[in-house]
Amino acid sequence: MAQNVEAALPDKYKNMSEWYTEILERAEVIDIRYGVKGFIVYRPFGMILMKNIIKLFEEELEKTGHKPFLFPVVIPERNLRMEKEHIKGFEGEVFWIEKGGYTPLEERLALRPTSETAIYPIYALWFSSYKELPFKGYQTCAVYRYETKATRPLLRGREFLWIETHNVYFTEKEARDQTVEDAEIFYKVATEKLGIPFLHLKREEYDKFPGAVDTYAFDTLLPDGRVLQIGTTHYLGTNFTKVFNVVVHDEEGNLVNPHSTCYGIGLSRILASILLIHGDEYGAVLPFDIAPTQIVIIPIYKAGFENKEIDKYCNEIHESLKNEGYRVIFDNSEKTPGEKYYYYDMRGVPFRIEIGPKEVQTSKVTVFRRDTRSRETIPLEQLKEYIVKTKDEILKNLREKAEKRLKDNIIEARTKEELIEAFKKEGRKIYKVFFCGRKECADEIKSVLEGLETRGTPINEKGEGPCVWCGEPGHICYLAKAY
RNA sequence: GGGCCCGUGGUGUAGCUUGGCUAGCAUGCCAGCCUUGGGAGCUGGUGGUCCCCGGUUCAAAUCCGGGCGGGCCCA
Repeated sequence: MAQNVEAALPDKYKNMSEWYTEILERAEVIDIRYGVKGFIVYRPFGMILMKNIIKLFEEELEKTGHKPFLFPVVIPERNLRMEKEHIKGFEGEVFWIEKGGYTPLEERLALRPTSETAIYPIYALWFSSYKELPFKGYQTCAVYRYETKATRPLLRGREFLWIETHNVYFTEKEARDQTVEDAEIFYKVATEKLGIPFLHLKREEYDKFPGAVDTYAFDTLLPDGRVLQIGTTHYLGTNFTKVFNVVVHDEEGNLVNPHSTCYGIGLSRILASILLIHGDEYGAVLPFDIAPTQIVIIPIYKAGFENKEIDKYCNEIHESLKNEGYRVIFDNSEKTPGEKYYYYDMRGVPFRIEIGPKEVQTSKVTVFRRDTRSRETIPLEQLKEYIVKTKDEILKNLREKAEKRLKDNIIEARTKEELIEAFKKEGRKIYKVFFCGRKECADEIKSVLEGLETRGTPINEKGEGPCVWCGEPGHICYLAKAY
């Protein structure tokens, strides 16, 4: 057998596309061969991973008072057209159902590109008093957008999974506060539990969600230097409650339109980000909490040793870890240990326990940590403690590495010359500049600097200065190429 | 939206320019032997609508047209 540990995948920083396509297939995350552009099959491994991610977000949403519901996937055309800005933004990418069997439908039905126009007509029926507010509701579902841009598995599909919340408040302040809570939820789950850092940005006026008053977005950085929007939250004002006639009585008996928000959590993209940001040349590297398999036990048999002893020892460990509630498997199939290592490395199993004659004879275990790819031999009685402690270290390690990379890839530029110079030298990265907020400047930047887009102004940083492009007064803004 | 590349057993590919052999190779999968501390070896076996539709031809994986799907670059 080979002595060296050969990489299974290319370097993701040199060739992200190839790395990504490979891991999706080899770790059996999704199947891209369904045959309809922009639509994919989630395979069991990918779907278990997805469900674990969903659970983390749903728990956090329910903790903050959100109630689950599920609205239909179809939206009647007249509803979709109610809010003018909204339909303008989505019209070009709606899938339409025009027939039932052989009969043309009297009214076309849209596959939801997002659910505001499905939900608000019902909200109009549900609420009649300020006392019934706030109402916080969410659904986890697929939405459909006929993307004309190049589709990419999980990153840009015509069908994708997300969680959407649709909240209604009596006052503007409560509604605006919700967008802050949304960001906190995102931080708690994406960063603290999944190790995915992001920029919390307020999108420029011309980049808002169609129909929103303000749009806040969460952008993360991928290995190729592009950014990916993985979540957004919007303050909708009374734009939607007005057109859908959602009205409640206030304390004095006047009829008023309440304020609303919506929040989208891009599940498919978050799954892709976890793979892309934490993964290495041996495959996926997963945080312990979401890993479909958290621990694998691999026996190492030896001629001349009683292998039943090894099996017995492994079975005991297996039982004891299962009793702790961990997702653990004992792989005593006939494949060689090396082959199993590659297999479980690819799937991002956080811990591997190797048991051979040495371990059995000394009552020890050899534990391999997927994130650092390091081995350690410890007494068996310390195993549980080791896992409890180390699973948190793994998450911390993944998160800190990702945070460092995001930070290290932000480059400041003050003037047009500085920006162009920096871009020539650094290429695809995130550029921090002052920006006047005018679309004309953004368009010029995009065409001169190979697709660099204004991603918005950071929420946690204030600052003013002359626009990097035109010199007019501006605010802080990040520029990056996006997916 | 524009440009370039690609589609052959489960997977990765050769063959295509210049049409013609039983569609070759690797890997996977199955059985057996041997082995097991980072993808072992040997023997035997299994597996193909050559993406789809149409055209040219005595003959198409190969040439032509259209479609579908995938990748890359640019807007």
